[in-house]
Amino acid sequence: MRAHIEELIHQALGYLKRDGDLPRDIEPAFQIDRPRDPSHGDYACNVALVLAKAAGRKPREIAEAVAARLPDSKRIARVEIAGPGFLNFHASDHHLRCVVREALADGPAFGHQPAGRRGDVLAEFVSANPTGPLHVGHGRGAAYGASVSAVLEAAGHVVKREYYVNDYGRQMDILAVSVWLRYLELCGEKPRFPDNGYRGEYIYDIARQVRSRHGDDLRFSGATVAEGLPADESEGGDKEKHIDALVQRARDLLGEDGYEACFQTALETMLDDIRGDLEDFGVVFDRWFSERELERSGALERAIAKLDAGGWLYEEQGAKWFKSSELGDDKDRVVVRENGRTTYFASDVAYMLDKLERCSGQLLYIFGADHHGYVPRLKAAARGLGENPDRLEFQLVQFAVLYRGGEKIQMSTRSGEFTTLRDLREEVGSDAARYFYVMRSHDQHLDFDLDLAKSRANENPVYYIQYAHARIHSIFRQLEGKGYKHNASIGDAALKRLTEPQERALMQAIGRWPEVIDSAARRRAPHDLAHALHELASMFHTCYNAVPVLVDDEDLRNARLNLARAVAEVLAGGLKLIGVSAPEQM
RNA sequence: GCCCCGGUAGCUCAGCGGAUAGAGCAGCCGCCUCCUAAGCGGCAGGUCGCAGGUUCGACUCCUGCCCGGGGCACCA
Repeated sequence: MRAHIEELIHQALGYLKRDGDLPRDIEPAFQIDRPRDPSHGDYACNVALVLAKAAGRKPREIAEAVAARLPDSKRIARVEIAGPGFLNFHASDHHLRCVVREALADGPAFGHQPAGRRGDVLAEFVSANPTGPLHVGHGRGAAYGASVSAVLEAAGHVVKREYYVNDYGRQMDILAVSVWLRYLELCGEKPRFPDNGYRGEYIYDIARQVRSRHGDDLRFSGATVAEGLPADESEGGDKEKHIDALVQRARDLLGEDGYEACFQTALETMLDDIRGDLEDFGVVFDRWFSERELERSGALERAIAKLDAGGWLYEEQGAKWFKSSELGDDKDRVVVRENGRTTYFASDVAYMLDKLERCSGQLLYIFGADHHGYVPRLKAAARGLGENPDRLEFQLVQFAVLYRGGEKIQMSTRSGEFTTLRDLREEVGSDAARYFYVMRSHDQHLDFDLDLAKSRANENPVYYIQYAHARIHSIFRQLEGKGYKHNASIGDAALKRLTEPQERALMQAIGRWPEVIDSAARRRAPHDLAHALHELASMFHTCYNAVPVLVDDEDLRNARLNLARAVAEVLAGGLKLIGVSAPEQM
């Protein structure tokens, strides 16, 4: 509809230019808005206001000239000039009926664009280190990433979703050692646990697995493990030096196979846990991309070589540095450390190169807000690889803070006292969690009210929307009980009978839906969907209370059933995009 | 100090440069012999942090300041 109006205006402008009523060389960047006030029509255009200066005429005068030359359209009932010179378009009843027909015909795909109409997008999100279960912060990234991917797809993009698995770095070694030490405890040893180790209860679970597979084969005395290690932080030393030495000690004592046993068990257990957790959350990936694989496949080396070939690397103090400061970053970054190991940043560059080669369109990075410092260095890396940095897009997801009983729930990863995503899902349910995570703009801090999310009352927006959907299905169940059958063609022929203001409001809201999807995709803003769905649900509840559907008049009844069905399609389709179920009964 | 996000109703937040700034919750008043009251209707509630600037027009864009949250590493 919006495109249709745009076309009408362009035609009118063409006539005016041809007749010399407007300068020929102007191409006004006008907008077509949805006015808030219904008396301002369904669409409003500011073309006259934009044109006023260039044309040297009053806005209202131009508005009248444009209005006079607008071609007739079956979808437009009338055009008015209002305020300082807005053109207000009122959609015709014919248009409203078309909208209902389209929603019924397209079902859950109503408002979607054909796949491939817009460019490819490779979205990377969550990508949490597999060193522990996902916590509620990851949950927001997961919910946002999944929802924004779905809405991009609906808007015609071809989207690939990836999870980057950091299975190569130092943190994984620390995890492996933490598991080993807990394993030793299970064997009856009393090794000292490092300040920097992972302390969560889940480490014992993994250690038990190691023990059941390997018995006492990996057992060493606590004294042997600790012998000659540099002091830990709480002993007055450096926790980093301590843990690195401890990792080395583990490798020496266990040998490659023994160490791998701890490492692999930890990695696989954590990945299975994360994968299952996300699946239960309705978040699925096309690919789990392993950092280790970058090393094995030579991609890491190739990326470094490419930066080098571009003249962007230099050596200093035994390390290889990337001249990112010359490419927009605050400072240079190390890619190969003095000890010969590559940095995480090097892996990031290699992964980026791989993605750029696999995807012709945008690379969408969805990061936690704490990673905002990555943006300039990754853009610098893209430049260093000879790629256009505009192909990288970053969306930063701000933190979520949980509240229970009005109290903030404190979290600390180190101590292992954090709320996991799984805990959250079990407490409030996946639907509420998905909805609450995306109901606010992702670049806003989120206060997540657990009590509200759990509430099964009208104050909970999730249930409010789901209830609207369930109510519609309830009507159809009642229909049969009354001995009626829904006849969609009778309803279609009788759509003219839908004249109640609440019915018209519903039709208008359905008509807006394709624009909501389009705008939400452009703005990377799935919260727009949450708002639009809430609004549609509200309109339905209003209509439901004011206008009975199951009336004796067959034409009217079927027309109302068609409308109700159309509303249900939009609700179900929209909820699906944000990963919330649309129950038929509650 | 530098960087990121924010400051809109009592609370949590919408608001793509446009018309009289919206919603939910909380508060108050009403509505179930009627398709689910997990609902609906109504009332009340605002110096859009402050000061400049750009614009025909600023909650929206720019600058400065104030206040809150977060981030700074040869950690990940």
